[in-house]
Amino acid sequence: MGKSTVSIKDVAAKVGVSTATVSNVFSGKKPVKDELAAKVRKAASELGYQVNRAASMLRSGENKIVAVVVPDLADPFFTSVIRQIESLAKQDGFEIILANSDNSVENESSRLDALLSWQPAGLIMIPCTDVLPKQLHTDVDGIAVVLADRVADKDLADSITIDNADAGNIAAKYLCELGHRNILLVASDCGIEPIRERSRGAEETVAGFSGSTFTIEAGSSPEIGAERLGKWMDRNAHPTAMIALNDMTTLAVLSCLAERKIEVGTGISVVGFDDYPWMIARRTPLTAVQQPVPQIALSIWQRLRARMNGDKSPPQAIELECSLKVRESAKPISANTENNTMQSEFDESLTVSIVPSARGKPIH
Amino acid sequence: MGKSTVSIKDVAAKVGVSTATVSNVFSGKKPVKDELAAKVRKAASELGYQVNRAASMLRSGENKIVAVVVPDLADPFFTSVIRQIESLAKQDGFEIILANSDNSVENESSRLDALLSWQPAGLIMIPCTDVLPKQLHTDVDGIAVVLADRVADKDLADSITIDNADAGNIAAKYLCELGHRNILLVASDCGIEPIRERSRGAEETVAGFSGSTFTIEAGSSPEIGAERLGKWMDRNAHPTAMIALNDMTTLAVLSCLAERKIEVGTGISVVGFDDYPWMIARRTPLTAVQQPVPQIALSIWQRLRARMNGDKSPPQAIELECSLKVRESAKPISANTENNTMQSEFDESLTVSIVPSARGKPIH
DNA sequence: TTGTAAGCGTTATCAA
DNA sequence: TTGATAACGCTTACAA
Repeated sequence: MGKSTVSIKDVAAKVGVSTATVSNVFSGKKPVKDELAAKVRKAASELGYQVNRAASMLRSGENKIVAVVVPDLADPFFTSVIRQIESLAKQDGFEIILANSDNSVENESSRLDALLSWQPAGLIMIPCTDVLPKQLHTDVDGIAVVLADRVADKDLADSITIDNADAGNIAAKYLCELGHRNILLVASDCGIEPIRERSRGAEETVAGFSGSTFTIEAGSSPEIGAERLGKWMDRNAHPTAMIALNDMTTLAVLSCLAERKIEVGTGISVVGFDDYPWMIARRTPLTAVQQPVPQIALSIWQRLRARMNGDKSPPQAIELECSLKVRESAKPISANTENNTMQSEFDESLTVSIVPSARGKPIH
Repeated sequence: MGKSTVSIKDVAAKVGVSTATVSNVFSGKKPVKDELAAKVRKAASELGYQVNRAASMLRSGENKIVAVVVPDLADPFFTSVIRQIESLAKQDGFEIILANSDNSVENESSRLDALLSWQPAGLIMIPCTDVLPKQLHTDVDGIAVVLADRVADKDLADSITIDNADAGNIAAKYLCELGHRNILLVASDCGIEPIRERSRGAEETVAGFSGSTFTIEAGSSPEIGAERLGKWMDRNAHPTAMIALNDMTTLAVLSCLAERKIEVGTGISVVGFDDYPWMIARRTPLTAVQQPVPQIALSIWQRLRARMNGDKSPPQAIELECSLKVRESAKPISANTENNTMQSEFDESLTVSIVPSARGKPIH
C-alpha cells in the first residue's frame, strides 16, 4: 500500500463525487443516497482511506477526545476507575488520552499542559494533592472538567467523591461493635483531604464509643508503609485493631503483620480499603470498606458528558456512599487470644505520643 | 478569559511580529532572537495561548502520539507496563492514547481503527489472542509498530516477549528439586501462545524429573478460575504443588486453596506468577516467577523509538528472561504434612483424565 | 533573523 | 441530494 496519504480527495476522485459527499458519508452529518454512500465506502476501503482526525478536528472544532490525569497508574483503584471510564467513553465515540502525574504537582501541571494542547473536549482529573494546578483556574474555559476522588475545592468544577468521613465511620463502627477500643488508623498521606476525612470519621466514631485511636502516616507505597508501621509497632503497645485508609496502606498493614507473624483477625483485627481479588485469596479473607467504583466511573462520565453537551449549571458535588464488605479479618475482641492481654491502652510512655480522637500527627 | 480561540495570529498581532516567528519560538525549529522570543512568550501567556496540536500535526505530518492497546486494563501486569511506557514516552515528548480490547478480537479491531485515525507515530499493542486484527497487515505502513507479550507472528513487526518456556521451566525445576513430582499447571487460556509455552516448558522439565503434570484451563478472571479449579480439586486427588501461569491464575489458585483451608506451602506448594505487593502481604509470602517489567517496557519503547526514527531493518524479536523470586510458598515435599500421604499419583479413575507431559486439554 | 503566503485534509457554507 | 470553495491554525519554503 502507498504512503498512507490517502485523503478524502482520492476517494472523491475515484468515485467521481465531491469531497463534501465523501465527508458526509463518513461523518453522517448530511444525508447521502445509500447507493452513492456504498460506492464511496467501497472505494475508501479499497484505497485504505482513513479519516484524518487532526484535519477533521481542526476544521470542525469537535474533538471526541478526553484527557485523563491520575496520580498513580500503579494504583489499582485508579486503574479500575480508568478502565470503566474508557469503556464508557468508547460507547460515546470518545478516545482517552492518559497521563500519570506520579503524585507530583509539577508533573501534574506539565502533563496537563501537554494534554490540553490536544484541545480535548473534556478533562477528567484525579488531583494528586489539595492544591490544583493553576491551569485549571484559567486555561479550561472551553473544556468540560470533572474532578474526582481527591477534591478539595468543589466550587471549581463538578466533582465525584465518596463520603470519606463515613467510610472511616463504617469501619470504626464495625470494629467498636466487635468490642475494639484501641484502634490504629493507617493513613497514607494526611496531606490528602479524603484521607484526612476518613481518619476523622473513624476517630469520631471511636470516640463515641469511648475508645481511642491513633493515626499513623505510612506514605503511599506498601513497602515504605510496612516499614514505618513496623517501626511504630516495635516501639508501641499494639492496638487490637487496625483500619487501613486506602488500598496501599491495606497492603502495608498486611505486610507488616505478616513480617511479625501476627495473625490477621485472631492477633489483630484488620479492616482494609477497596476491593481486589487478592483480598479473598488469603486464608483469612479481608474485611474491607468498598468504594462504589462502577458508580464513581459512571458519575464521572455522566457529568462530563453533560458538560460536553453544554450544561452550564453551577458545579455539582456528587458524593457516593461506601459500604463494608464483611469477611473474616476482624473478630470480636474476646476472640483475640494473642494480644488482648497485653494492652488495654496504648503505652503512653513510648516515643510516639497518643492523640486520641484528634487528627493524628504523622510519624516519620 | 475568552473563548480559548487564541491563535498564533493573535499572539503575532499583539507582539507585532509574523506568525512564522511565533511558530518558531514554540517549535524551536528556527532560531529567534532571545529578546523577541521572550516578548512572544510573554504575550502568549498573557493571552492564554496554547498551540493547537491538531493544526500543527496536520501541517507538519509529525504527531508525537503513540497508541497503546492492551487486552485488559484491570490486569496489573499490563498496567505496570503501561505505566512505565507512559513515563518513557513523556520523556521523549510523546503522548499516549490508550484503548482496552477487553480480550475480544472484535474490540481489538475496532479500537485499533479508532486509534489509527489519529495517525499516531507509533502503535504498541499487546494482542489479545494469536490472531492479529487484519489492519495490522495493511493499514500500518507508515507507522511504527511494536507487539508485546502475546505475539504469535514475530515476522510482522518488532516484538518484545519473555522466554515463556523457560518461565515454566524455572518454576517447575524449583519444585522438582524440592521433591515434587505431581504438579498442577494452572493456565488461564490455552489459546494464548505464551501461556501454552509456559505450560510446555514446565511439562518438559517435570517430565525430565520423571514427574507428571496436568494442565487446567481456568479462564482469565480470578473468580471463575477459583471456581473451575475448585471443582477439579474436589473431584481429583490433589497435587503436591501448583504452578500458576499468570497473575490472574495465581489469584485463582490462592483463592481456591483458601476456600478449602489448604495451607499454602505446608499443604500444597505454590509458585505464582508476576510480582505484586500483595504477594508479600501474606503470612506465607509467595514464591513467584517474575517478569522483568521495567526491561519489557524499556525494550518496547526503544524499539518503537528506533522505528519512529526511520529504522527499516527486519523485525526484531526480543526475548527477555524471567527469574524466580523465592519466598516461602513452596516447601520441600517431605515438609508436606497434610496431603502427601494421600497421593503419589493423580487418581486416574476420576472424571478428568490425566495428561502427563502433554499439552493439557482444557477443562470446562 | 524575520516576513510572506501557500497549503496540510477536513468540514461548513452556499449555491445548484 | 450533491458540488464548489473558503476556512480552521499551523508549518515551511522562499523572499527580504
